[in-house]
Amino acid sequence: MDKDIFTKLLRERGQRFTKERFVILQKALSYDGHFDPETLYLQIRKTGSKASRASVYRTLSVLRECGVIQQVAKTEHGTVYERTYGHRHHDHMLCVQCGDILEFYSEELEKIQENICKKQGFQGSSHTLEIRGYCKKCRKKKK
Amino acid sequence: MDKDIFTKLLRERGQRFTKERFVILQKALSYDGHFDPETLYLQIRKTGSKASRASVYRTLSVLRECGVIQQVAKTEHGTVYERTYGHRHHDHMLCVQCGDILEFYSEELEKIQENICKKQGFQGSSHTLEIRGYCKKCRKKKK
DNA sequence: ATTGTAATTGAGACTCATTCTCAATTATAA
DNA sequence: TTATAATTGAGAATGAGTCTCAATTACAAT
Ligand SMILES: [Mn+2]
Ligand SMILES: [Mn+2]
Ligand SMILES: [Zn+2]
Ligand SMILES: [Zn+2]
Repeated sequence: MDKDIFTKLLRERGQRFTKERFVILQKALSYDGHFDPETLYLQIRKTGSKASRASVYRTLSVLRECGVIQQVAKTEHGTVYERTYGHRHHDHMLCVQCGDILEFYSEELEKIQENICKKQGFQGSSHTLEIRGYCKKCRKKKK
Repeated sequence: MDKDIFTKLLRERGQRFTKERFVILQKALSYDGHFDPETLYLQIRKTGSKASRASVYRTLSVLRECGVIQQVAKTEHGTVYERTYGHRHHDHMLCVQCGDILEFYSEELEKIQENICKKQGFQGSSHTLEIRGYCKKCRKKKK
């Protein structure tokens, strides 16, 4: 996503383009998988660019409201995000022990949801399925 | 759920029956809908019984591990629980137009989720499925 | 019933993600 | 260039949840 599109997005919200916001946008879109605000913040610092923690949190909220990224989960270790654009749909398993997040996709699951919607006259446009429990590693540790 | 069943549950975990734990159990089961730890804590205090915040958090964890209650969501205002015991599990459809929430249940959907977990070696203990879209009424209005 | 002891409790200190404050800075339109 | 409203950042504040540890209590063994 380039500067102009981003500027336009902000304009529509009555907000200004700033280098801090742009740096945060670029970093957020650089992740193929999941990321959290603190990691993003530290990586921005490491690369010499600068943006405060406050700006990171503020900008991630903006990006979420614009649909550029989405919240994947709120774990005991913080909020996890992922980019929305260019990412095919999938659902999540969340380990309540270590906070690990696994992704999965099931065509069957999607189809059944469509049928359920049809039956109830509901026009579904998106969904979130989060399965919570213990991942393989943490199951072993428990024993 | 009565004292004896609860005592047995705790026994199996090598834990003792205490009045604090029982008070917390009873309060947790008294909610038909959602509740959060702080509310539960304050209501226990108000009714003259006593149990500390620490015990509330500790006991809610125990109850969740026993499957008596489950985490519904982690929100910006904290963790939301609902009773499982004596309540049938269900999922939700949320109308983004009017905010209406429809409940549904699909045995098929549950089974498939179990299979997916098994395949990945994940021990699922609960899940949240929220389908967002337009309800029957709002679909008509749109036309 | 008494006793030994390991489990439990509670007050409050602590953690840590996130939000808030506000003076200094900056983007933007006039 | 200037006026000014938006934005920023350092650090303080908030708040949910966890941890500590001395005092208490459940309960099994006697
Ligand atoms: Mn994902
Ligand atoms: Mn439910
Ligand atoms: Zn795990
Ligand atoms: Zn509706």
